[in-house]
Amino acid sequence: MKKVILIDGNSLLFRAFFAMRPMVTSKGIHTQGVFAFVNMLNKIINDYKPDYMAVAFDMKEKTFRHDKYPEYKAGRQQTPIELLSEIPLMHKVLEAMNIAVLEMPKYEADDIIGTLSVKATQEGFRTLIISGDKDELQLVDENVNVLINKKGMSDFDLYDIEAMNERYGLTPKQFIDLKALMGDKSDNIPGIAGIGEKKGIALLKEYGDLDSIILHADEIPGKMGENVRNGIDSARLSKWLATINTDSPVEFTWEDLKFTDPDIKALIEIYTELEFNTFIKRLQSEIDQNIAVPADTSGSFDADKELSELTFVDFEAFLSKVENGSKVFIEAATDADHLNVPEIKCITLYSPADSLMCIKELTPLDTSVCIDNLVRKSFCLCGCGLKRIIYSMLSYTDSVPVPYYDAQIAEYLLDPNRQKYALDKMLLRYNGYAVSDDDRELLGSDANENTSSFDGNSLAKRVFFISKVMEPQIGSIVEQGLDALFYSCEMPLVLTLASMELEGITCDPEILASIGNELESRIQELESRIYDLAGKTFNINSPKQLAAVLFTDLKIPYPKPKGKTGSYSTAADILEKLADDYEIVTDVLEYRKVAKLKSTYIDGLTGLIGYDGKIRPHFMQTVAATGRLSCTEPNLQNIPVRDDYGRLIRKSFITGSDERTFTGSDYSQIELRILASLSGDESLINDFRQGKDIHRATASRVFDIPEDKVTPLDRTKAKAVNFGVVYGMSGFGLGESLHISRTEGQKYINEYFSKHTAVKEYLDARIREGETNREVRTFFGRVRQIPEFASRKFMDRELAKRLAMNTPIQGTAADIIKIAMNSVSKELRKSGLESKLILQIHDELIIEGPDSELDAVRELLERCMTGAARLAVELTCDIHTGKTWYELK
DNA sequence: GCGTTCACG
DNA sequence: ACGTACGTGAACGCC
Repeated sequence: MKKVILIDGNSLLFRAFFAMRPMVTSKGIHTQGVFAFVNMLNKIINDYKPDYMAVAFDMKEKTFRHDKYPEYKAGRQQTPIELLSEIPLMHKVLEAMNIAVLEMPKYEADDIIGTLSVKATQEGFRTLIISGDKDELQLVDENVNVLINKKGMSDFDLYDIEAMNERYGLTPKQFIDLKALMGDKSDNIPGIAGIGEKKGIALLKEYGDLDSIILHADEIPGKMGENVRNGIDSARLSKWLATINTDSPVEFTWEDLKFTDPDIKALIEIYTELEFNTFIKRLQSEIDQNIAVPADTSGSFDADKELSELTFVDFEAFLSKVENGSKVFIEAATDADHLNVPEIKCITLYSPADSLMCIKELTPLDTSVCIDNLVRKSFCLCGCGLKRIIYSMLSYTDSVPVPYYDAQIAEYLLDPNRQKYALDKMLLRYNGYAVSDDDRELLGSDANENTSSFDGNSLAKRVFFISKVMEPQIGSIVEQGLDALFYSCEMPLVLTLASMELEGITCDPEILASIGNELESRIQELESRIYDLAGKTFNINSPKQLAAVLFTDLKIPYPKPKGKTGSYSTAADILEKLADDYEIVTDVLEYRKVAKLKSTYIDGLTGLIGYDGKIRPHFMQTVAATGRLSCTEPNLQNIPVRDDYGRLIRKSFITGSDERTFTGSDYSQIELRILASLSGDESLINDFRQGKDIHRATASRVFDIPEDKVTPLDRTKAKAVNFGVVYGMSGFGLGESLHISRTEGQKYINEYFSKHTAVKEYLDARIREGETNREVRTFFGRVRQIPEFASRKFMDRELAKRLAMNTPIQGTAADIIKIAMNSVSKELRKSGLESKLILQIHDELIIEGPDSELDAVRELLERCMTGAARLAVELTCDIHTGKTWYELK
């Protein structure tokens, strides 16, 4: 649905002017209103991405309201001349931004906005009105929302029908009547004497609208009734004055209002005049970013022409004409959903070197033969989202061609913060090629899942475009020093992950069900207890309803000052403070735990058991900005373990037969070992080299007590501090996690850094690196951009610092375990073992295989994991075996 | 679709 | 003056 933004220019400029401290240029031009307005505009445009946009202004002339009521807006305080002088400047800026400015003699900005909002609704658009005052609230309906800025320009309240009902208990139409009753001092609308907001709302709630109040004026008792009866005429006039005209003769076309890119030259010119250097800088960096995209479209190409000139050949001809070991671009129509046996319906191959394209429709019978031929030719596969294709191939045959280049993964390495890695964006960035609307669906989606609906020609188009991206993109990979990581770690990982996914893990639905039944009866018990204690039934899963019961109905004192949203949190850490004193809170906490286990783990997992009793999660390689993997459908990286009861879920994950066993191995303190190594901190390095319990040793140093005198509490505190170091802790954060004051937390931090100066220096260096380069890197060179360093907001910059401290550590750990996974997977294959890597949980690998291979697997796993990197501190791991996942502890 | 809550490392 | 420790995914309520 198209989105329209309509802005009340005068009221917003007014707000902006007074929200800011005075700003004057060297030539004496006052600019703070324009400055704050532009700031807000940028934010709004960024957040809402409008299709159409206009700013309406009042004119100086008297309006049609003055004609009937000359006192309209009389007695207003004079607008400061400095503010008035900013209006033409604002017009100029808007013009340069290519944003439509609307004004109309005799009418106010409100009327223009009202009229446009009605027309927008007729077109089927959604409208957002932005204003500095509440006058426009009467325009709210299902398709029209109003945003009103509060003090400071950056804060807004969004009003829709519900919000108005919540705030005032009124409909938008009743809002007009409210003004008719209470008047408006600033507009000199009289209203009814003696009736303000409270009484006005009360009357409207009782009678519905102004007409009805007037009709029943005689029934209203007391002084108020008298006031109403005396004020009828005034109320009618006030209503007329307060009603925004939604049918004013404003001339415009939607074409005029289309939101487009600014006129950069004009904008820089006016910003220069206004001395808005920060805006100029930002504009320039935006331009730079867009121009990193080759500006000359000579690198661009005529896709239709080139495609039509390709030679389309059959599979046999393709095999015979393309040399062994060539780079071959591949796409495939697959239905790999991980619940069923995947089927490859069509494969397209493209060899740019030979200008040969091959579309091969596959029957189940010849698929294996086809794959075998690709392997025989030793083709290096190039594509975008190869994991899905490799996974499907592996379901036909053990031996698959080698993934060599994947555009999606290359793009992720170059810019790991993105939400989506689609071809259209890459084509624009590397080839200056804008995809046509017809190709948007084919090229604009994140090619991860089910592609079974794509026909051969669509697939052909995709491989063609992928081939166009490869060269310039690999250029960037090399330029960024990411080629080693790409070719030696991430690309081999594609096969490793595909093989893990296909192997999957057996999950016994009967074990799940029996735990589920137990949980279900406990849920019932807790539910009725909670309803009894509350004195009513409600949805315990609704934080809103729960908060109402606890803090409003039962009047339990809220243990924490309410946040700025003004709403009560019912999060566990809040409720835990109350659990000792209120039985119901204890029950709610248990209910939450049990309900979570049931819905997420019992029900969730049951539904994802495949045709053969196995669960096959998807390991996502391009999601986490630090370089970690993520896991979905289901997420087997967050199966309960900390809680003894929740841990029982792991009993349902079993090996494929009685003669098979799981082997699990987890790195011991990998992040702290990385921190010790990268910072070179001698005390930490020595602790690890001496095989000490790192939290105990830290406690001993930080609290200055002998190691054998460290109490469990001391150790817990030191452990929290160690976590904190890795996260880029604050006094507040540490305090929160240890339930101590933030000053107390800060004391620990100071003490820690005074004893670990190398760590302090290392972390400070990461912050400086981030500030200078706007990016940080892991030990293996993986990069993460941190744009938050450039933010004007304090909070964002603080976040940027924490990211700069944490990412190199978390990311290096991610690099290391990926390297280990590849070597584990490769060595298992090479040594002819049947055992397979099946899971990765960030610092832990799990293998399943025949009992007979246990010794070999243990040796191999330990060797590959500890040998994945050579750091100042060696890596160690703990290995466990068991017949269920539960036993791997 | 977004926020809240809670499961994991 | 403000809001706070890093990285994820799933379920649910609510719009």
